[in-house]
Amino acid sequence: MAKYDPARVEAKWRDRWARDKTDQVDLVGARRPFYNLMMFPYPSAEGLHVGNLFAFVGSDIQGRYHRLLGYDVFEPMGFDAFGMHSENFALKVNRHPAEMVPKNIERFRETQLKKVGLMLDWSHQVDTTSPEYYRWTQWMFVTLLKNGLAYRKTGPVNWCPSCNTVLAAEQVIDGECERCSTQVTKREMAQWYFRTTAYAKELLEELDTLDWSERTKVAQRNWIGRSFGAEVTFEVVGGPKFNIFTTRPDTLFGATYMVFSPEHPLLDSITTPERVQALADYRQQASRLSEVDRQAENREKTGVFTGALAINPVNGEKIPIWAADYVLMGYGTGAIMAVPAHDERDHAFAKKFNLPIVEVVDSGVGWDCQKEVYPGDGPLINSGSFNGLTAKGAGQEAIVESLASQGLAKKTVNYRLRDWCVSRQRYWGPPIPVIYCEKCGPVPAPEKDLPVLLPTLEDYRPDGSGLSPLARSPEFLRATCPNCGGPGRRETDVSDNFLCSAWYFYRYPSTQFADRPFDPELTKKWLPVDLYVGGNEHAVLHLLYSRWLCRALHSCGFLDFAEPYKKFVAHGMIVRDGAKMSKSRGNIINPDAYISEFGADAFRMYLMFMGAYLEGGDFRDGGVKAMKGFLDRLLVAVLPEEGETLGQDPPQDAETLYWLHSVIKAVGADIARFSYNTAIARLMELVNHLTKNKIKNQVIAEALTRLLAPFAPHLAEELWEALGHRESVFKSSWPEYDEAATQRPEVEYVIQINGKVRGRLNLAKGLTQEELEPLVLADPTVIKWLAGKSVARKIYVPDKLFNLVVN
RNA sequence: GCGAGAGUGGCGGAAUUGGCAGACGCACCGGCCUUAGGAGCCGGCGGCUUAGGCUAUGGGGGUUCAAAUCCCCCCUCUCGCACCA
Repeated sequence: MAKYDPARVEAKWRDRWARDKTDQVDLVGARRPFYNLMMFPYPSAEGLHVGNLFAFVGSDIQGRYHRLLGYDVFEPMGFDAFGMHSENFALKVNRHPAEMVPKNIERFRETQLKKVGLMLDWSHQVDTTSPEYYRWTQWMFVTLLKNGLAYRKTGPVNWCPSCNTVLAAEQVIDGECERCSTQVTKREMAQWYFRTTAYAKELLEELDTLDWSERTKVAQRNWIGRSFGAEVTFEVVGGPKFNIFTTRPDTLFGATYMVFSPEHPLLDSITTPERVQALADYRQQASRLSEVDRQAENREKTGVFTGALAINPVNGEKIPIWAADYVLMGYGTGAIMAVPAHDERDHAFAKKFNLPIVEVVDSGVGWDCQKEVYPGDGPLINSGSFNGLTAKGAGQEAIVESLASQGLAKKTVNYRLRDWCVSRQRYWGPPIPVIYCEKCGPVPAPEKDLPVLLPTLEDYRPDGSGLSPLARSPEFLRATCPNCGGPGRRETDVSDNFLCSAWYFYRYPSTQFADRPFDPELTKKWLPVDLYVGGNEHAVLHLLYSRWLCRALHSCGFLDFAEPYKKFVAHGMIVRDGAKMSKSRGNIINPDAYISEFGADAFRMYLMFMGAYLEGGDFRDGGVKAMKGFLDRLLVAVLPEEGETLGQDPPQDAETLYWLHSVIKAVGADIARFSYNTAIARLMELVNHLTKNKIKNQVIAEALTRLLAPFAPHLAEELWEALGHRESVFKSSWPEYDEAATQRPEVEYVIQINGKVRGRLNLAKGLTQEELEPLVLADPTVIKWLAGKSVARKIYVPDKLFNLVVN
């Protein structure tokens, strides 16, 4: 067997694994459970993307490695098949998603996923579009609603005119739809929301305790966005009191005007009659702007005076109230005090509308506040009795304390996070299980009536009316109120696809239970997830939503933990020849072609070798072939020739022992830190050493086979069998190493003169400075370099180097 | 603008703690074998060089016996947030 035929070998082991249920785990009887989760794909018609495979293989290596370490590894897979990705494609090819999705799932599983050699337990597959699954997605909604964590609200929402639906804040990227990159517009609509903000504090603070990729945590921190400050109460002259939020209460004496967001409800009652028309015009103008235009960089400030005045609580001054769209209704209280001397945006506004600018923080360098902003720190000036105190420090404390004693201020923390808008005016999703009754209002569908089945609509096209296509089905609409039995009407929106994916990992261990979303016992045993591997693009989408849902279910008493993933690892992105892959560039990698030509093992190994897993890699065309060449060499290096028998005794010579044990140690350590490229490099070094020195031995062959197994499972099985084993290599164990043997008996001591390498000495390990020094000084090159000089200092690093400092 | 990460040969990328820069691989060059090579095997491979060395990890300073690694300044790229008060 000089070379092997991957097609034959891989098919053989695929069948064997299926026959022997090698990839399944006894969920109930497992003693050392390890839940190895990878982000499930949506079954697109294009087929599995190489990016999916990169993610899966990197995760599978962990699963297989832990299996060899003796864990009972549960590695499930499913399909995130509801949502616009599936629906839009069905629309494009003019078919029905209910017809396309099962076919795509079948193809994903049978012709792609099963050929990659992933250790997946297909007896626990999840399909989010099956009624058995979305019944519980709807149960989540009902449960949240009953516990006050879901609510309906009318307000401005993000609308994607191309997808014809509203979007959550997280799904608007730079003012564009996350899915189709169309500019998002504002629309006033009644929608269902989940109270993500209820856990903003916990979601932020618990991040510190999580073993997650740092960049994922940073993205969540930015998104949740905490800022410290104070809420200060102002009063409209002859009108009501209102609160503003500021992070700079120390600059209160510098507030020369107030700004309300155009959507602020108080504007209606305080605007003076002669300004009403101007305000109405401005509001009209502001609402027409798209999200992109409104957020455009350095946009010219706009605004309108309301005619009303407010009283500054610290000095009693009457200052004008303006409405301007640079103040957002969704953040803080929707109203601010403007301090143009010390805030860039207020400064720009004040300059444009000729509003007074009063400096209250001494810059100390003669800053001209009429011309420029001074945002920094310093002693307070023009601030009455607070003069001289440090702004941001003592000044801030004193002003807030003083106002607080009169009930006019309190310290506040504000979050940028918004509640999650979950309504979608589309067809391909789980219907929101709510019935509207004229008498009782919105009533959750009774649990016994779940699932509210998604009807098969011939015409499921979204129409942009703001209503889901389900609204066009009279049979679906009709319902009776679960409360009073009177006539009712069904909610016709479906829920955001991210709700389906926010809980799928609770379902995997419990797919056999029809009467509960997840079994308490199995959940206790298997969750939280031990290791979750996925793409960082979900940092503030899926990962945030699922953390929130976990916390919500925890507080409702359904889970005894509040964080769903013990460890999350964000893998990198693959590019090809240094460029992003895209259909328009025509540089998409087709995994199937490589797998059928070189085998899944070679493809897996090349994907893992081409770069650091956590950073991503650059796919080069020749790489897979080269990796197949390595596997051929490995096979020759490991297996006996025709008629040859392998030595059964462990190798004796120190050099071979060193190679074997140091590679075992390094490969394990590398896998543990997701450094697959260096682990594979180690395997190559070992094979090179064996080939070069013509070393063949049963002990080495078995060790190398097991080290290879997480990366190239089919070939490892084939070798393991050829080495005389009947059971799967994955029922064996990870090879052990002897720490003493990982050190060479001889080491190379580097001799430096003034920090420059001038020689090397191969000598016994562990020499003391006294032992080494005469040998160093006797070295001919050293003698040459020391001629006519004197040694000022000697530095000895044990087993490594001897540095002579000479003048 | 704020935050995070990165910048190393022709290329992808290595380098647990400050201690031999360039592991491993690709490409390339030379040799062997061959009717042939898009096969296999062996060897070479940062740059300069007067062959002793010198120089080299984005640029410039610094700390140190010793810096890809630590500190300061600057440049470039990627990602996240961004009119968030």
